[in-house]
Amino acid sequence: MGRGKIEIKRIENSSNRQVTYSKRRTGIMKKAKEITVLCDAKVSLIIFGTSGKMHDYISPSTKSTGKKLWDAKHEALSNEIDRVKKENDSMQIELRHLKGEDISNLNHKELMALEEALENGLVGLRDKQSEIVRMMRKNDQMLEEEHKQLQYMWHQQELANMKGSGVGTDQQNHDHDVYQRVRDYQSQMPFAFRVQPMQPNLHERM
Amino acid sequence: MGRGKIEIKRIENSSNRQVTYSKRRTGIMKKAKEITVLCDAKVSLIIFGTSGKMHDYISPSTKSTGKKLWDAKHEALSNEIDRVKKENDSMQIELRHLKGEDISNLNHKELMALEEALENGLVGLRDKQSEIVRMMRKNDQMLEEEHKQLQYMWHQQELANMKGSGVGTDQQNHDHDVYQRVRDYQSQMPFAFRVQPMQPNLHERM
DNA sequence: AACTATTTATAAGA
DNA sequence: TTCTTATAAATAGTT
Repeated sequence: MGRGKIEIKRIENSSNRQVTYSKRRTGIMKKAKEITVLCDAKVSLIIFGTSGKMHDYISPSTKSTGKKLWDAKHEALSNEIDRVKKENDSMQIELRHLKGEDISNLNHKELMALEEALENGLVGLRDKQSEIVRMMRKNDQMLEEEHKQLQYMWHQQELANMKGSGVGTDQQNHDHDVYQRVRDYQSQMPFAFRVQPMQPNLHERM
Repeated sequence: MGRGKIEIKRIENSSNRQVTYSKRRTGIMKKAKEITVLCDAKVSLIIFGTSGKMHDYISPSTKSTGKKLWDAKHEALSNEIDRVKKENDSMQIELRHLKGEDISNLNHKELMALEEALENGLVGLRDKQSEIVRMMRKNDQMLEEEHKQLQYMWHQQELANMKGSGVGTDQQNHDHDVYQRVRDYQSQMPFAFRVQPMQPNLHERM
């Protein structure tokens, strides 16, 4: 469609080729836009010329599906990788420092900060450890208390058994009686002294 | 380009729209192929009609760069992000632990390991610090030694000045003589005792 | 970058 | 859908 008909084959003259490229690219872009408007179509069009420069048209409704988005996503992903890697590196350095490695090149200020961090860490750790010890001790005390209660209950039961006959006291009823008595005993005690598990799974956490 | 001019806006008649879509799609595809041949361009064209059916044209040279490769790249990037992020997370956790944070959920074994790490860190740090102190002390000693030397040289010079006349002893020559003498003195000392900076920039690093 | 003669695409009709 | 055809649009070669 021009002054003369052309064969569809590579245009050897480079500047002619460049001109034709530019014209036809514009034409295709225009057509792509038109078909999206006229026909509700979704279009994703990307053209690379010989120069390597990219031109594209992505119809609005395609933006979320299209290649362009992939491209953007790629870039975003790359950026994120870079960011995370940097973060990674600095954390790695910090970790190594905290572990006492690679500290030869630190200056005085940095060494002081490091020392403080380590000491804080140890303080936190010691706190935690002594808290655990405290809890264990409390737990022990309570277990001991419970043990005493049970011993007492048991003793009472023994006495009762010696006096009473065998009627109606099979093993199950016996057990039931003992546990019931423990509960009764406990319910009479002030709340603060009742046996309660302090921490649901203290032992697992040790 | 047809029997009549049309406005570029959505074709409301659905079958007209369908017909136009089909014709124009063919047209765009043709143009896309032509520009790749005529101008050595790389084209990636994807069109979705209202029916949801997809049509595409990917120029031969783009095929290897095309969708599949992008897909692969995408996956590779995603995987790397996942990997790096995981690394990141675990380092972050480790860091927080070393700083004494979030240690409530650690079990006994983990706490022990943490304690060891912190103590190792402190040991390394103390070593470094005492090494620095040692170096400073050494440096001090050497400076003191040098100071004494200079005092001695100076004293000698003073004596010489008192005896000698003013002839040929302007200030510059005087200075030159003193420094020369210090160098002579030093060159006679065993190497190990010469004044040398122990570490190029010890003070900067403090 | 404009122009314009021609080719090409396509809207409407069959 | 496909073919036809009048006309709009694109563009090859030119300035």
